[in-house]
Amino acid sequence: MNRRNTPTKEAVLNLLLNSKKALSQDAIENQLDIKINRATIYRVLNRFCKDDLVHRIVAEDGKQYFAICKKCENQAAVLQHHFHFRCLSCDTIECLQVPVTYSVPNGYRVQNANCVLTGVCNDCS
Amino acid sequence: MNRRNTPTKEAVLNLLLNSKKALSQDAIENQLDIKINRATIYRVLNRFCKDDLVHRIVAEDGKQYFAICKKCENQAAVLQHHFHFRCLSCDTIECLQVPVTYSVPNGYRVQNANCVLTGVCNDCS
DNA sequence: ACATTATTGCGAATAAGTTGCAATAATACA
DNA sequence: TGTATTATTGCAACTTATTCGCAATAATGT
Repeated sequence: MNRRNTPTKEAVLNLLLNSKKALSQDAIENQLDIKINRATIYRVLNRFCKDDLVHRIVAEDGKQYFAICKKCENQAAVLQHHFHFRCLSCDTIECLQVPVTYSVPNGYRVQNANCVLTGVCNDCS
Repeated sequence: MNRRNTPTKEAVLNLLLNSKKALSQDAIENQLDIKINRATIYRVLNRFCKDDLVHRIVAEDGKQYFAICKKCENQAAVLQHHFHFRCLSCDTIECLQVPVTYSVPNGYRVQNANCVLTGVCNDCS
């Protein structure tokens, strides 16, 4: 299952790298200058997630958003769970540099955390 | 827009009251002894949410789950944001009595928080 | 240059949730 | 108790997000 370099992969990755926000499939499709098939975009994104290049956020709208958390300098910070903020006004999702802290009852094992705050961001208020 | 009492409404509400977990539409449909239409269940649930009887959680699977947070004694606690735990093994979601604490950058207004931890619960591990 | 196989595009399928509309039934009020 | 009002329901169709099968294409190693 070796990965290959393709224009599609490059394009999606660059878009995510340059974007300050988490993007959905259709946002990615719209912002790309080259036409890439819907299913392909999903497959590329799912591969990125599997390879830990990108993390997936599921928002209250039930949609998936994908982000490379650039701001986090080191790898540990990337993998650490953090809050996400979804602005209802500009309909974007961004990674906040706010770690998610919690405790769970005895015997519970946490594998992942999906935390999204919803409201209005600074730009829109 | 006055609310009316109907068998459907009673049945769904009782199910949620007796359940210790958050339920999805199809879980509710399966657990009900009377047959209720899919769309109707959604409409009942959406009404409950609007009336603040029930809160809606969107899990990583993109699906909506609905819960009455019985454990919380007082109303304030019900309305307060708390973590939810989704067990991958028994495919349930439950409200944890763990409040969500966070801070947001200046100028950000938070209206809602949707926080779901995923893993394996005590019963399943 | 060639074989291997990862990747892509297309179309169809799946699944969750919503909506329009006509029929039904809960409530208020005479 | 009877009737009008309108909230609620069931059905079918629709929308939207995501996945999947399959055949065609193209990256990579030798």
